[in-house]
Amino acid sequence: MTGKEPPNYQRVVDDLRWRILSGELAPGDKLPTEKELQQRWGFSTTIIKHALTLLRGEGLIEGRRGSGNYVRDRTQLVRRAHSRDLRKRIGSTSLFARDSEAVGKRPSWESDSKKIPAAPRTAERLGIQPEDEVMYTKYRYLADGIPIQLAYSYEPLTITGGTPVEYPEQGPIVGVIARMDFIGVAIDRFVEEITTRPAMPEEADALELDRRGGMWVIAVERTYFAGQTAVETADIVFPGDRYRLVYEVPVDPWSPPDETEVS
Amino acid sequence: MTGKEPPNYQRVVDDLRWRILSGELAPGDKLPTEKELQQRWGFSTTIIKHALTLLRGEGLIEGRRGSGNYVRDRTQLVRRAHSRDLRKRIGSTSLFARDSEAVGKRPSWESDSKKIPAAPRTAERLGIQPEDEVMYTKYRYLADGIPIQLAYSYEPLTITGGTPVEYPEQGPIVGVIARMDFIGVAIDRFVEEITTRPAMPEEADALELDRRGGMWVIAVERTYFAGQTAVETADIVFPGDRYRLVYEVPVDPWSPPDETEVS
DNA sequence: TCGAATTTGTGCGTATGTATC
DNA sequence: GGATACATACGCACAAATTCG
Repeated sequence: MTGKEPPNYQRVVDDLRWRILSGELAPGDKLPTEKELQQRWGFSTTIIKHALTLLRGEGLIEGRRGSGNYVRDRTQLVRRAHSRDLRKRIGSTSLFARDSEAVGKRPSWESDSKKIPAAPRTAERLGIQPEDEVMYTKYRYLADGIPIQLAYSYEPLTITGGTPVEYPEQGPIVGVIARMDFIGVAIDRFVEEITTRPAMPEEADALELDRRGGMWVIAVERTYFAGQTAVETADIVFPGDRYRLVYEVPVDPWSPPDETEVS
Repeated sequence: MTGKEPPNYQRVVDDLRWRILSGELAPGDKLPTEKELQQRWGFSTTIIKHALTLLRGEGLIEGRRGSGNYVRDRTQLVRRAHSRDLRKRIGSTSLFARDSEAVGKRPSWESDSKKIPAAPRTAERLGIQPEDEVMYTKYRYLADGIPIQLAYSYEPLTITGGTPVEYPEQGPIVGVIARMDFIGVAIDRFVEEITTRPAMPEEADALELDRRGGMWVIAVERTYFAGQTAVETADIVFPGDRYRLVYEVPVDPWSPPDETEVS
């Protein structure tokens, strides 16, 4: 007894997926038209359309009405979050810019700052009281003009308020670490919390993702600390399959036995 | 001029998504039947079924044939990758076990080791020659009996071959760092490279995910280093929306200006 | 235990809208 | 403008699993 055979639409999905992943169908290539697929497999429009819907959901193809279905470009940007050299960039380019250029993309970004009262969840992350004022900055990053990253940053005004670096994008210095250094706040670590989920409608719009397929994003919650004090927290959103996040973490030389392990 | 209004199936998706995320429909709750949704909205079976397919793809609901559609449990496990105290757990529990217990889940796992020649990509990650022998270990982790993590580990036999820790799961010591310590190899850092993608069919089976919805996974490539030498590399796969990965990275005190920043 | 009703899963055919070529 | 191709939408039929009397 072999297991039950898969439904027909699944067979179409598996066949096309394999042809795409194997490279037989390269990014930019046009798939056979729906009519051709119907004839080749002998299935109804329903089956073929359903299969193509699923492939869109997997991010492997995109449909262009009036034209055809095409294999999507799945080139990935790499984002590196190291401890090494993290402070070396005062007055220099951002990580986003460097990583974009590393893959031959032209980086650019938009930003907008304003003062708002902290939402409960934000206050919790920053260790402040709800309604305490924070500097809220909204970023959208683009590579070759294509939106590729969103970020929403929150900084307690108890730290930066009234200083030259109060507005992240208006002062003489770029980057959280450098700006905090400038006002005598020494950042010594950051924590990033990562998960993946379907894009919310607004995110799909901002990242110009296909709203139909339910594309997934990587969501990062980052918090910078100076000692026990949180000095900035941000929500960062990436198109899931267009990014690789790299972390390099040192392992301490030795200390008395207890418990912990990366499994 | 307001923008064009969304298609009908999208309106159904947006409505149900909102009701689920707001908590009006809680995990385990049964959605209205397809027939009820048809009558409530006045749409055809096609629209309602398509909308429910998309919600399945977003991981928000699961369909049970003969029964109904139900709101999925989206409780997340948290996996912490610190530098601090990483070596303190000699002879103790794994991170997976600790994190499982932290959310009240009973941890267990299966593993299987054998010696194989390194594939080109594996060899590259380990800095060895293709076809050099490596110890290959396949893990499946479960929380309360539910598969929740897969891992495929590779260790060069030039390092562990012939030692008491050659077979990861048979020696007296558990955990890569402790085992390497035991044979005098001092791990001083690890690198993790993260991305997200649809589950491959085999992964969906091993993790018991719904094959129909195209569920997404988080894929991590981890490599442990002792100095410049890679001593282990592993591919780790998590059900995407069931996990949060946490990284704490120290920031060096100071060094001469150059370039780098976490954007 | 059995059968009938219910509910989702798979599948067929068709029609119309809209963008592209 | 006409032909082509995908997007949205309607209605129907049957299979398969569950539920319940």
